[in-house]
Amino acid sequence: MSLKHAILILLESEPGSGYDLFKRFKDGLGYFWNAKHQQVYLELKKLSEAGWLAFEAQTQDTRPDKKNYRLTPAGHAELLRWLGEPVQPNTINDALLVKLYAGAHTSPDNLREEMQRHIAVHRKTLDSLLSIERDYHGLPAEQRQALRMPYLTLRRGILGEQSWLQWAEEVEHALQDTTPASTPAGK
Amino acid sequence: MSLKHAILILLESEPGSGYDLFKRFKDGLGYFWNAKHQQVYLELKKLSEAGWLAFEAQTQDTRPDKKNYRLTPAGHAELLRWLGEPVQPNTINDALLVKLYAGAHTSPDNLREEMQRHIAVHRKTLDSLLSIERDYHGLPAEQRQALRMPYLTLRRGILGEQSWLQWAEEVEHALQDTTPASTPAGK
DNA sequence: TTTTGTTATGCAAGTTTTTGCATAATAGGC
DNA sequence: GCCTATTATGCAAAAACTTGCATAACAAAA
Repeated sequence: MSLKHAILILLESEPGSGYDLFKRFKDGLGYFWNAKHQQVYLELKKLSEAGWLAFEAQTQDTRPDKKNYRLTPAGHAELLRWLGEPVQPNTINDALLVKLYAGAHTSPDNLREEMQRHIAVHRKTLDSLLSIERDYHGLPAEQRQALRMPYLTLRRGILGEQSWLQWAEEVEHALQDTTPASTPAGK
Repeated sequence: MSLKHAILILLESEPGSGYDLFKRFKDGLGYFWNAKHQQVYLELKKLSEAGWLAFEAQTQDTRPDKKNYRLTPAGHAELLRWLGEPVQPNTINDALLVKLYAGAHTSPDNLREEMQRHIAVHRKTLDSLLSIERDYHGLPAEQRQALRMPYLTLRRGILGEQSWLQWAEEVEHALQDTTPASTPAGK
């Protein structure tokens, strides 16, 4: 959908290769936009053909050659155009919730294990976001000002993960209640 | 991805037509799984061909004819199999955050308007989820027990929307700070 | 020294999802 | 009497995304 525009934005702030962009998706923007490397390369090709990007092949000695992409004026114009039109609200397709919805058809143990797996992932994500936030607060005011907007998206990630983990606790309590006699003696 | 399984689950709890399912996606499950009617019909066709669903054509006088789908034993088995295997964590692709990330390239007014649109949608969703929750709490204990698992997914929706709106307030404060001289005199 | 990881790019095939179009009957509001 | 909404289904084309495969060089760890 707007992988196109996510790429335009990333290249606007700093030119780079497909591999660069892919890493930026994995690290920085991964919590609000995901893309496989194949798709990034394909999209770069399409955007070049559309005239929104230009690239220079860059031969390297110790590393494989790469293509350095940057925005063309047309690409910049397209970015501004896109920023001016409304984006439609996000739709959620969450398989975990589908599974939980049908939870009555499987065992509480199975659900607990599933939740544990997801909790581990979300905790790790939250930790990494909080660490990025700490770094941000350590920056000089000038740089913080320049990163104000990306910081707001970081906040979305942090609040979102915290809320998710809070919910996970509710779920754990609810799943414990299903098997009250599972622990032998008890506190 | 698991539209297949979302459909199996919906039909497990109650058989119905494609149109029924589409409405259930829009109303009940809409906050964690979205599907267009075309995709639902297509998927029902595929699931029938795979032997997981069976249907009876049902002629109606006042309304167009419809097909009533229900799970086959093979469909039930597939559902149980799917419930036993881990689902992978959800990935987020959120165009609003992409836009906000690039917010420095557009006007605060534009961003504020965009946020207002999204806030209205999220508030409406939250209201409707809270109303469903009130209904749930009004049910007799027996029915609440039967709906325990779907209720957990409802909680996810509620906590998620509340967290989103909380974040939106942070964003509004941050956007106000960009144009401190925009209001003429004072408070 | 073999294996694993990182850098770097991409094609091909398949699946999933969206968008556009099409039909058809009835009910209700203006 | 006309317009709009609701019920009900679906095809076709395109766009978006995933999965599998392929290559290639170097660096570091086992």
